[in-house]
Amino acid sequence: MQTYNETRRWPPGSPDSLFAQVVDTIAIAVISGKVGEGAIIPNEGGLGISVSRSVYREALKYLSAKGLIEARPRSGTRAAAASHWNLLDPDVLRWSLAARPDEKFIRDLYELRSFIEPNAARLAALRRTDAQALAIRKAYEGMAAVEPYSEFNIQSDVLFHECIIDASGNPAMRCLKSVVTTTMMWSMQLQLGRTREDYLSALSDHRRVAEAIEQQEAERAYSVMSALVQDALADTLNMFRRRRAVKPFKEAAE
Amino acid sequence: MQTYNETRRWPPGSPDSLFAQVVDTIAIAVISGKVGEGAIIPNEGGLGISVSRSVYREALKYLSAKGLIEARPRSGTRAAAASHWNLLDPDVLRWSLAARPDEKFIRDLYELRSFIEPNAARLAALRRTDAQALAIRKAYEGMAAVEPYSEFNIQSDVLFHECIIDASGNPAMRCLKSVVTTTMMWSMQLQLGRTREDYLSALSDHRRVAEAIEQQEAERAYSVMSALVQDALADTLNMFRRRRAVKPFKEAAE
DNA sequence: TGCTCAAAAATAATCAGATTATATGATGAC
DNA sequence: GTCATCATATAATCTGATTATTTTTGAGCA
Repeated sequence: MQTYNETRRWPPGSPDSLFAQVVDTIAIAVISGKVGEGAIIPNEGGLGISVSRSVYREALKYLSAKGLIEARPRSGTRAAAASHWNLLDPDVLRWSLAARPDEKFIRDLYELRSFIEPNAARLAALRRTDAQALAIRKAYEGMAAVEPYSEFNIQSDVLFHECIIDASGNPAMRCLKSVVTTTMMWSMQLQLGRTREDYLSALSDHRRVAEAIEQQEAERAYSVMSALVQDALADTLNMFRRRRAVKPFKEAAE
Repeated sequence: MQTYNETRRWPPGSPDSLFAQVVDTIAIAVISGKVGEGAIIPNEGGLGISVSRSVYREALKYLSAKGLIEARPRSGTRAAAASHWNLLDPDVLRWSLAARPDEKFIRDLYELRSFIEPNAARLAALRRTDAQALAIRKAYEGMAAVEPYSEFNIQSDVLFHECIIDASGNPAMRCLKSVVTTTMMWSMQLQLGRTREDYLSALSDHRRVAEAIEQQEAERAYSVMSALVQDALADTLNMFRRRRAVKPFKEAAE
């Protein structure tokens, strides 16, 4: 299963508790559209797993906290409208990409990143501490030192972007790290076939962003990061289309 | 109590169910810092209200979904680090402003708005439907037609900003509406003393944004909205400082 | 015929008492 | 001193019941 470093943080250590299973099952059912807006969530036992009411109710509360469902007496617990979903929540993001990884959604997330990350880079250049600049440089060097798309390379890439957002000094912005992380993880699954030239170009962009932040050149950090995100989107869409062309049965399996 | 139009959407209609009380109590305790990071959430009955374990556990699950707490066997359920809080969640936003409305946080939220809303306005100008343009215009006319800072005026103002984000055509961005709405509601509580000139200037900005979107002038929509958010922040910070100067006992009460 | 109000029913909310699973800290062996 | 084993505290899970709320339904009245 996808090795999300931090994302999957279920109540106890057990990543597959009954609670987690119920939450995942209902969440996917709602987000995939199998349980349409306003449709009643089947009562206990309605879905495959049979669990106690406690677990089931706690799962529903967990999901209502993320805006996926709404409970009303006499009427039942129903799937909420998509506009109520908290798409920026790490869990919802994960479920969304698992349930329906359509191109429009990927594009929307990258669009959001293109508004956030360049600004984060600019603020990081203005406000960074020396320790934060060092962390960004270390992350860059980490991804440059190893084979492209190796596990450590990807981890370092994600860390690079996270460090920049942290260095922006805006805690509210940190909550958008999940958007960056999730889209990156998802893109990485596709970009394994990217040309070496594209990779080296992207790597160079990373270096230039790190340098701009180090030297506190705010506008350069902004523009290079802007280009970096744009390129990442373009690459991902290319890979998305190529994959669709190569594996059309992926849709047919649905 | 604050009349959040949509925000407070507790499970059933009852806005003060036992569940809601427990959730609010613990959330405020965690966010205000009364229960510091890593501190154990008092077991059932530990806090004022005494409820059944079911309600208590469901409340904990609800809070864990928003990143405020983390449960670990043998160790207990503890308050999570602030970096884990999902600050963009409407509930967390509400609790944050209720627990510690410090200037830095307000500034951070406005900073985020300054990255989002101008871009949303630009996209709205590019992608809007006629119906969406009309909705934006109607919202503007609504706020222009009535007394400044009357209830309908404020509602229309909020609606204006929400419509623009909707018209951006990016569902992921819609989740940031809560940031806009919450900061606006909070600012409104302070800006009742703003000068008429400032208000008319802001109103004029709203009109220009609406016109730019109507006429599909993307860059003008961007720049005017940018100025609008900047002015709103400046006004809010002014009022914030003035209020602190006038009512220093507000801090002393803490 | 149309409206108002009250009773009923369905469902969520709440309660109380258990057992099981898990991770942590202590104990002991090597 | 390091490792494995066990005890224990706590969360996770289960069960069966009562209470509260809201929608529906229908009865009564104009």
